[in-house]
Amino acid sequence: MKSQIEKLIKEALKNLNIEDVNFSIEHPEDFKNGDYSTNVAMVCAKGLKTNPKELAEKIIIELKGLPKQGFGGIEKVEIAGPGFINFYLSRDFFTSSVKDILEKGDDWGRNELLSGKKVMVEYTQPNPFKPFHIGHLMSNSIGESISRIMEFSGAKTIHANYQGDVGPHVAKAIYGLIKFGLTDSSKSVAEQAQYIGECYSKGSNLYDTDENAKEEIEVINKKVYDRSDVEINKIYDWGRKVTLEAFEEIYKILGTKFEYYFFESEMAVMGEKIVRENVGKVFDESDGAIVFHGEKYDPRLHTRVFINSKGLPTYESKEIGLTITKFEKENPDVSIVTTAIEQAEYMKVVQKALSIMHPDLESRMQHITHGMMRLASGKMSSRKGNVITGELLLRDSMDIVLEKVKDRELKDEEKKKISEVVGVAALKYSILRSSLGSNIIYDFEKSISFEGDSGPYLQYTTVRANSIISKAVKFNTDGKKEIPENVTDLEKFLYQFPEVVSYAYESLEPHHIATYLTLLASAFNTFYGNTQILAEENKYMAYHLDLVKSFYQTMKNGLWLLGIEVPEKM
RNA sequence: GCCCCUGUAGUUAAAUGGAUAUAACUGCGGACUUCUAAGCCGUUAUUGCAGGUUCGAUUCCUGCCGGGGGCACCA
Repeated sequence: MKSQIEKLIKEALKNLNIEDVNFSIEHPEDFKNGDYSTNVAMVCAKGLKTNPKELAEKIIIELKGLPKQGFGGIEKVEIAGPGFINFYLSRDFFTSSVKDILEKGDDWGRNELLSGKKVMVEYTQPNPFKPFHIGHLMSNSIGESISRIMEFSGAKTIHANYQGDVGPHVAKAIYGLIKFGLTDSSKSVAEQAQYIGECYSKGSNLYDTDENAKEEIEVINKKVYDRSDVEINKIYDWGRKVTLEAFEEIYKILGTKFEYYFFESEMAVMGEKIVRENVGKVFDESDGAIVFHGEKYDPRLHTRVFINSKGLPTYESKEIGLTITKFEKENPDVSIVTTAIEQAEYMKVVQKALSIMHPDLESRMQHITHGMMRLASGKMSSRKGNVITGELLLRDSMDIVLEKVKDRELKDEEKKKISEVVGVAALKYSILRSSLGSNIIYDFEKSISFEGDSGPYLQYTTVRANSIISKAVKFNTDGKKEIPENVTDLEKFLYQFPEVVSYAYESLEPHHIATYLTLLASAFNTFYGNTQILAEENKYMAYHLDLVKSFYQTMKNGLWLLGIEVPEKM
């Protein structure tokens, strides 16, 4: 409909001998101002030195004179405010859009913007031997949603995770494990992983405060790299396995599946090789290290070390190895990395170095950054041990849900499933409801909500709709097939879904989906509140049921884009 | 010091250069007791400050102020 209106306006402008201009067509916030609105008259009036309202009149006359294709769905056109032209859609348009939603089903809202393209999205990036904290939860929720939005836009998506299984953090954890003892292997994977995280934190503190510990940790670090010590290898292999298994349990609850797991230990070799081959061309030697002088290419960039003076590759080199590996293995059209903003400046430098070596990759690397989760008391740091782990947060969230359903007549198994699905939704929504730029000051009470503007609100509303649909089979809709004259706000939001999806893709901002679904759910609840759908006297029952079904479908598709599941009951 | 992000009701957020800045939470009040009350209805703004561009600025530009991040061998 939007493109039809656009086409009509362009034709009208042509007939009036007005040059093509950049005008917009949007949905007015208030439905009183129509379903679509354009600023074309105001934009043109400037150049023509005429009154925008008079120009709008002329455009409308021209629009009405044009061949009708497109005008089928438009009931009336009006001029309002400073010169907006507002389009009001007809009852028929909304009725047929409901039908359209039901026909498209799970494909409703899809677009072809990335048709035939392959996209790799890297996200989550927790490190073995360190806790999975809420920052990882944030990266996971955002990365998962972005990959689903791209998939819904026609792309083949590949999910990748990158995990730091070597480096000083590993040595610190192993030092802690040696000093404070290993944990009981009869405990759950999650408990063992938590213990390893605690040892990391203690080891890290000792590294900063105790010279002897520092020396020992550096020795361990070297041994981890060259695998020269049998005892350390044993602890390393066990710790790596346990922490990775614990991550896997979390991914399962979160609903994420990765096709690729990249590890720093594997990327270091190739990265180092590439860097060394390009010394003198791209990289320079400086104080015994190999560096890249970013500022030579862009004043906003800076110098970073790629191979340190001990000859070991830094994270920067590993990132080069990783990126090249991704393109060698899958050759994606776009390679996206999702991380917190603290990596933004660093990534620009690395991507610049890569672009010089591979100019063709420059436009295919994309870094999406999000704000950081912070505690009211300051920055979280797993080194300091003041982290909130992913498990803890998930468990707290699920416990709240369990408490809410405890008196329901449901099996324990069902209650557990609901608490998982709803608990995760509450968390994910709290992350995905706002734009990616700003930080989230974490406060469980304030951050995780189960009422109004929340994940559970969206789920609850969807479940309500589903409940009507399943009860409807007992009703006969013969003689109840009239179409109501009035159009509800619900219908006025429903048909907009595909536009919201493509906008979310273009801006790479999942919160547009979240905001839209909340508006939609609210419109449904209003409708639900003042309409008794399953009532013998409801002569609109058939249409109302289609409307409920199309709402359910839209919510299901939209929540999928956020990585949120819809429970059967709640 | 330089660079990047950010600043909106008491709080947490939304707003593709547009119309009366939109919600939720909290507080107070209300309806139904019939399809799930995690619901519905009602009730609060100097968009950090000062300029500029524009018919029109929360949005774009400049400067200042506050918060966060980055700036050589951590990741």
